[in-house]
Amino acid sequence: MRVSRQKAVENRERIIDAAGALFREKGFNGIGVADIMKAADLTHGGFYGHFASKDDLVAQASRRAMARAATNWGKVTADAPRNPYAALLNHYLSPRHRDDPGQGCAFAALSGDAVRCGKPVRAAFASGLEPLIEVIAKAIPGRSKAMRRRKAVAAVAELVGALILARAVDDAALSEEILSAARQELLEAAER
Amino acid sequence: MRVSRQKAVENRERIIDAAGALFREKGFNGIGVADIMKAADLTHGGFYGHFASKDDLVAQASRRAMARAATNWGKVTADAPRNPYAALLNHYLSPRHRDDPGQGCAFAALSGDAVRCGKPVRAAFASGLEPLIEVIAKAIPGRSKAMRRRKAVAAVAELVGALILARAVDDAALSEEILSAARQELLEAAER
DNA sequence: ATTATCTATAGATCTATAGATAATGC
DNA sequence: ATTATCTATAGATCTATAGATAATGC
Repeated sequence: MRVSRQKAVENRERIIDAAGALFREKGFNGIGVADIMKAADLTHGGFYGHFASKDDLVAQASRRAMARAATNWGKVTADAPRNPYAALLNHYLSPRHRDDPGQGCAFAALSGDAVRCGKPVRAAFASGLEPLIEVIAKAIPGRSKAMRRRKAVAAVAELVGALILARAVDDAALSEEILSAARQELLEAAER
Repeated sequence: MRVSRQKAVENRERIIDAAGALFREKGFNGIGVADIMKAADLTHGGFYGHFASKDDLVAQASRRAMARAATNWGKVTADAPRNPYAALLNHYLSPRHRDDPGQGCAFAALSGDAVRCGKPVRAAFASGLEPLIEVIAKAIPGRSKAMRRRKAVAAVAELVGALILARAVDDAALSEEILSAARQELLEAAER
């Protein structure tokens, strides 16, 4: 049952989106090609018509998920012109975000896996990180451009680290403490 | 070729240590029982005499690697009584640490994997994190105990996040920038 | 005729177990 | 006799491919 050229493009997009969510939930090694294709309502053999390899899909799905994160950060800061940075911190370090990795930040969900990937995937992670740094550098107060950049880089590291640790620990009180400590410290550092 | 009771205990220790390094390098799903046993100079069938399952080993190897991290942090701060916090930052956020995950911090190497593990492993991660927070809380300046605790929790998140991101990106300049931005911001926040 | 998808499977892994082997420790 | 380890393998996965199928688009 062959489909039209346009439908095939749509199928390809659906595979990338399904993979984006499943990779974030289960990790690059935690989900197989067959299950990704099933989530996209296709059979597993059709996969290799769309992608050269699973690694190829890993890179493409990561790129898309990271681009979505940047768009999302831009929206959150634009929606709060009075205090864009505080809005971003509250959004990112929320229990809601912590509890929904499949739709959340690609860096918090996949950086640990990316470390063990080859050059193409890790190059995608470097490219994907820059826009996030730039969104914060624009939203954060600071005397010079260099200072805002430095604060932004450190802030991204703290945001991602706090979310990863808050997810890793099986202790509701400690998990909440990690989120709120990072929130408060980042706000104070910005006002410095 | 059976070995003595004492030798068997030594073998068990060697499995846990080999697993600790290999898990940190390749992730919980990136290395199999057979290869871990080979690294410990044993055959793979003998594994289940020592451990109930691979998950059992994951929990035990994680616990040991986390305890080593706490001991290590304690040593680094004790060796620099004049500026223990700065010593810890320089040690943790060094290129040397970034480039050797197998012997480095278990949280930076494995928290991303721990998120997808069951209760026992995630409970181990919560227990393992507390000592690191306490080492920093002792080393960091701060008016009240509560403030030092809050700063310490946020600092651990930033340390772990910065190391994970510095490892994930395939861009030497960006990787170095992440380490030094986190180093500088954490030092300034401590002096606040 | 081309091509997107499907069915079926090869070949490589991985966890876990069963049964054999041989040295320890009663 | 007990038990730590080894050999061998069952059973389940996983990536990737080969060949068949059927609808599109020239």
